[in-house]
Amino acid sequence: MPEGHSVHRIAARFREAMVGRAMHTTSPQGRFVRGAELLSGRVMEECYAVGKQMFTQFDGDLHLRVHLGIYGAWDFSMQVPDVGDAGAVEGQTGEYAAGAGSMGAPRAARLTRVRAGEEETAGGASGTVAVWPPAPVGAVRVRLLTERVCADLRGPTVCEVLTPGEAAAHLERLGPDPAVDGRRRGWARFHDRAAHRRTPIGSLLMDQTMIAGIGNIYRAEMLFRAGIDPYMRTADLAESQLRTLWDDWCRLLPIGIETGVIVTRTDLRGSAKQDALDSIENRHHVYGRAGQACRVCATPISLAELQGRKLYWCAGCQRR
DNA sequence: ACACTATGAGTAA
DNA sequence: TACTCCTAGTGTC
Repeated sequence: MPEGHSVHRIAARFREAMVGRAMHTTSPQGRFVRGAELLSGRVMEECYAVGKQMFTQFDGDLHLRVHLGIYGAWDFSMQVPDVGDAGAVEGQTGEYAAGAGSMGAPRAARLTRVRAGEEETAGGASGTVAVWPPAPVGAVRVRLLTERVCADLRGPTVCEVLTPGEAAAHLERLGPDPAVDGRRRGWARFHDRAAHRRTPIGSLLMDQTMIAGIGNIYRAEMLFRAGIDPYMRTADLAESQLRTLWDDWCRLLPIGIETGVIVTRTDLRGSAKQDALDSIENRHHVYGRAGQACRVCATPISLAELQGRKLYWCAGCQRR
C-alpha cells in the first residue's frame, strides 16, 4: 500500500475537494452497489486517515471505511469549467485540471504518467475536450462524483459502509498514528501496547494494532536507521530503542505526507537528495536492495521472508 | 496465454 | 505456515 503517508494525503485531498459537498455515488464494477446506494445524494462531512485506513463520514451518520491493501488506489479527475462558465455541472464537458491523478499503490504512479500524457494531448494543438464525467477505466469499486470532482476507487481490500459504533470499533483496534495522536500521547500508547511483547520488532512494527501506518518499506528503513536487528524481541530492546523508533516514525511520517514519497535517507542534501527522490534505485537504505552493498558498511543487504513479507536488513549495521 | 510481482491483512490449520 | 482476497503491470513462452 500505500503506507500511512499516502492515506493521509488522500484524506487531505478529499477534505479539499469533496468535504461539504453532496456526492453522487455508484459502483461501476458492481461489487459495491448496495453501499453506493446508501451513500448517494449525501454530503461528505468529514474525512480522515488513521494508519492505513481512511474513514469518511456522510450525513445521516454513515461512515465509509476504505483500506487500500497492496493494490488499491484512488484516481482523481477534476473538471475545469470553460473560461466564463461559472457553473459547470455534470453532463457538461471541460478539460481535466491539473491535480488529476492517482494516489495509492505504486503502479498508480504509472497511471498518472499516462494520464499526464493524455492531458498534454488534450490541452494541445488539437483542442480535444475530455468527456465529463470520465468513463470508468478498469474495475472501479466505487465512484464518488461531485459537480467538479470524480474519485474512483480500485482494488481496495476493504470498502464498506459502517454505523458510528462500527467505525469506532475499528478505530479502537488501531495503534497510535503520529498524525492523529501526536508525539507524546502516541508514545504512551505505543509503549503500553508494545513494550512487553516477545514478538520480533520486525514483525511488531507491521502490526497495525501496535503502531499504525508503517508498511514494509518504512519497517525495513526505520530498523536500519535505528541500527536494530529485526529479529530482536521487542521486550529485549532498551526503552530508549523503542522510543527511537517511535520518534523516527514521528519524523518520517510528516515528510512522507508532505512529499508523497517514502523518504528515509534524510542525510542527503542537494542533488543527491533529488536523485533519491527521483529514482527508486537511490531511494532506500536497505529496502529492495538484497545482495547489494550496504551504503554504510558495504555488507551485502540480507533478505528473508518474515510472515509472508520480504524483510531487508544489513547484518553489519543492525546488530543490537 | 500464462506466470510473477507488489508499499496488506484476515482466517484456518 | 499456508491460503485467501483485491488489481494491473511486466516479463516470458
